[in-house]
Amino acid sequence: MKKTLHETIRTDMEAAILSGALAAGERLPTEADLMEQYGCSRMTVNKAISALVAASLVERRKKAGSFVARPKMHSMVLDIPDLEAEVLQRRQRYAFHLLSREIRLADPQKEYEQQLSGGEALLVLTGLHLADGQPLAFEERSVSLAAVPDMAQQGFELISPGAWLLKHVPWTEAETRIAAVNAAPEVARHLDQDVGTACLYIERRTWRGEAGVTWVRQHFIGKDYDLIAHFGPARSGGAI
Amino acid sequence: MKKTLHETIRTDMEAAILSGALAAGERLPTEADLMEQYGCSRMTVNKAISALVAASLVERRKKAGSFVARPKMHSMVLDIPDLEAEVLQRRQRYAFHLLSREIRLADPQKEYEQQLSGGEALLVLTGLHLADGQPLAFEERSVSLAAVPDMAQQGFELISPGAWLLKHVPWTEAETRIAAVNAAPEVARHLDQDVGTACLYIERRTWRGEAGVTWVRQHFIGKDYDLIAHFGPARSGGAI
DNA sequence: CAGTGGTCTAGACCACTGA
DNA sequence: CAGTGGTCTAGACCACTGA
Repeated sequence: MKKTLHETIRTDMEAAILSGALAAGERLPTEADLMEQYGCSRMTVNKAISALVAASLVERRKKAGSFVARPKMHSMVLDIPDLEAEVLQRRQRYAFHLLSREIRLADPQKEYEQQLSGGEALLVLTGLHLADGQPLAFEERSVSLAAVPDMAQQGFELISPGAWLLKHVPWTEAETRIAAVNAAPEVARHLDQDVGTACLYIERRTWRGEAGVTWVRQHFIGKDYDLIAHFGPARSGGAI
Repeated sequence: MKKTLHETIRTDMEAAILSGALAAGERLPTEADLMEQYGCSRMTVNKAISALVAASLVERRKKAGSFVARPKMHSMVLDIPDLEAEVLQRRQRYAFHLLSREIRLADPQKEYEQQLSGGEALLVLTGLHLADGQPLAFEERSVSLAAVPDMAQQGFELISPGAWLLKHVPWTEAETRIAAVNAAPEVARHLDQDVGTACLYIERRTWRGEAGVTWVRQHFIGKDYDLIAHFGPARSGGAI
């Protein structure tokens, strides 16, 4: 793998920072210094340092110079694994089992349904994600038919609603809430667990521009499922 | 707020993509087109489009051109709130209560302790995070004294171990596992909850370069705490 | 007020790859 | 094989801000 010049400069500086040779708060060489050191133009140096700024490893101050940033763990990158892929990776069979399906207007009592529907009908589904026939997660989902009219025709025998949406709808924004709850009787029954079993509860809303697309609640059996988040320079691609 | 030229081009393209005027898979104007359209040099266009590539909104293919990327929800940005700040925001008093403190060698039976210690002693702590005097989370932490020798002198009456580490140690990498568990008897007792109460379980390992810094397990009372993750163009700064 | 980074130009040569 | 993006140069003017 041949490295470009700005990558070389970038990784050299990165290595110096991660090894501690350049400690947090210390000043990097100026762009002029690096131009001379690498025998290149200023644009090339600038590109290298800009990448480090984008990665929050460096902060720049005019007149003063560029400095090693102190890492701030304000956020981490949360992997959102594809459920089917993850089950297959465990060498188990994956299946989605549709439990109920309904097309109806938004409940005026429920604020989130009003927001999602945009005045049109909702497709309301419940179902189970199965691994080797055993329940892994119970899912309750509402889909805006205003945003996704095609979804009314789907059967979801071969593909889960989530996977279908992923494939067919270009969303732009999503928000996920993660919590731990004791399984309520209905949830416990669907998951074939005792009432009160700890479940990882994931609630996600998805938008396309201003319009809501879908709103989903999932209960995962706590002992069978967890989430992983990372922080660090070994990040896996543009996490937006 | 005056926009620079490359920011103008970037936001123009971004708006076209998010509004749907440029749908997923469609081709953007070539760099030559944009040079003419904005009357600028190619470097400026390139910088604008490169930013969109970094944000995963655009993919480039040589000879073919630049295309609107289909969003892939492989990862989201998980907010890691500062516990003390969050408690204060609820208008409650925050406190950390140290339950135990021990300096000892790594247990040869426990792989993670071996990895963390680097052969040196560990500082092993347990404690409670309190909101208005009520337990919010039970924490078990091991700290590598090889990486953080100063920590042995701390009392943690005024500041929690996590906050102290955040302030004094420049780590570079972290990994967090998030799960739901039923409270074991010891955890339930510390949290003043019934045995079996659903807890959000967070386990985090932190490194500085190759050396482990700390390893922490936290049990949060499920009904009192949750986590939020985001995906979308309205991202909050360089999430690495 | 001088040194720093921020931005931009008008070129250049190149590698890749789809038509 | 021609059009695309990838990279780089050698300059330029500017805004900001710490000494």
